[in-house]
Amino acid sequence: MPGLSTDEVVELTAACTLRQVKKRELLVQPGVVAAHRLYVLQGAFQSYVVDPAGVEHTMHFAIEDWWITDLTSYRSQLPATMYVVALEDSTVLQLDFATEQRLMHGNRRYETLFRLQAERAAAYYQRRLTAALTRTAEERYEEFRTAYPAVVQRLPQYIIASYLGMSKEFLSRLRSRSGAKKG
Amino acid sequence: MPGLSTDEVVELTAACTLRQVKKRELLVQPGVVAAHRLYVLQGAFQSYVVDPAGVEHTMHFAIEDWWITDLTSYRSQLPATMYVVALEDSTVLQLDFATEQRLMHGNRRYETLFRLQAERAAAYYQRRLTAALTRTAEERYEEFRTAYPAVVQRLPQYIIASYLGMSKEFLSRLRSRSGAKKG
DNA sequence: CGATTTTTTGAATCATATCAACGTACGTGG
DNA sequence: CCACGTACGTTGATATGATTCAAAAAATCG
Repeated sequence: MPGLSTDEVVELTAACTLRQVKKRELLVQPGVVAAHRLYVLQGAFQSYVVDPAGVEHTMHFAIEDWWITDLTSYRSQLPATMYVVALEDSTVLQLDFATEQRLMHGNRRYETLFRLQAERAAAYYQRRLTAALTRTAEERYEEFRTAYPAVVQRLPQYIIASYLGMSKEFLSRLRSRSGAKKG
Repeated sequence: MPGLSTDEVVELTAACTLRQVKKRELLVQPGVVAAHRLYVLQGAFQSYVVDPAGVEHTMHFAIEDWWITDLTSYRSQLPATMYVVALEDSTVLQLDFATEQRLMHGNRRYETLFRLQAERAAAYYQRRLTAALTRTAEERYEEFRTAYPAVVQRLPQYIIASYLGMSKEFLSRLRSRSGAKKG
C-alpha cells in the first residue's frame, strides 16, 4: 500500500482477516450490510446490481491488489444494494468497518490512505461516467481493452459487456467486426 | 461544514478567497490546472466536458453549499479536461491545493472532512453510473426531478438533459408526454 | 422592443437491445 | 479419458429508445 511504512503495512494486514473464497461465493449481497472492505491477494471479483428486469450490471471489478465492496453500504453500515461475488477461487484480506475506524483513529496515516483511496475511487467513477456519456460502445471497449488487457483475457466477455454498458451480443459483434485484427 | 467546530469553520473560511463571478465566467478550463476547489455561497455552476463532436456533457452541478472543481486536475495538479462555468452571477469561496494540504497537515479534522467528502463524491458518481447503466431516460429524469426539484426549476432544460445523458429534444418530448401532469 | 437564449415539434435515421437459436468449450464425475 | 451438462460465445432477424437536423415558437434579457 502506498504511503505506509513496513510496520504499518504489517499492522494493517494483521488487522484484517485472511479468507479463502470459492468461485461463485457471495461476499456482499443486497439487504445485508457490507461488513467488510476486501483487498484481493489472489483471484478476481465482480460487484454488480440487478435491475428490475433482472439484468445484471457490473459496477466494478477487482483482481490482485485492488479493493472491492459495496462502498455505500460499507460507509453507512446500511443494507447493501449490490452483490460482490468471486469470479475465481480467491484469497482476500477482509477489513471490517469498526477496525478501519480504530486504525484511522490511532494513526493519521491510515486516514490519509483511505482519503486518497476515496479520491481515486471518485475520479475512477467519474471517468466511467464520462465514458458512458460521451463514447460509443465501440470506443468504450477499445479503451477498456488498452487500459486493462489482463482483465479482457481473464474474465468472461458477457461480464465485460455488462461493465461497459452494452449487451453481450453487441460486444460479440463489435469484436467480430474490428476483431479481424489480432486479439 | 459537518464535523467542524465554529473556530475551524472560521479558519477554513479565512484560508479561502472570496470571489464574485459573473454568469458565463470560466473558473476551470481544459489545458489549465484546476487551481481551486470552489464552495458555492451563492449562485450556480456547471462542470462539463466537450466530446470530439463538440457536444457538451455536464458532469456536475453546484448550487449553494456544494463544492465543485475538476477533481482529477485539482488532485493531481495536472491540466484539466473539464470546464467549470458560472450559470448565474455567483459568490464562491476558493480553496487552493497548497492551502488545503497545509490545513490538513495542521489539523486532522480537515483531513477527515475531505476524506468524507471524497467518499461521498465516490458514492455520488457511482449512483450516477448505476443510473446511466440501468435506467431509461425517462426514469433518470423522474429521479432527478424528485431528488433535486430546486435545480430543475432553476437551470435551463438543455443543461439538465446533458447532465442526464440525453438530448435536449428528447427531454423536451419526455416532459410533454408525461408532463401533462402538473410541473 | 429587437436580440439572444431556450424550448418545442416533425421527420428521418441510427445505435444498440432483444429474442431465439445454434455452436463451442470446458470441467467434473464416472 | 470420455461423455455429459453447464457456461459461454456467436449469428440472424426484428424492434425500439434515443439522436440528429432543421425550423419554428416561446421566453428572457438588456
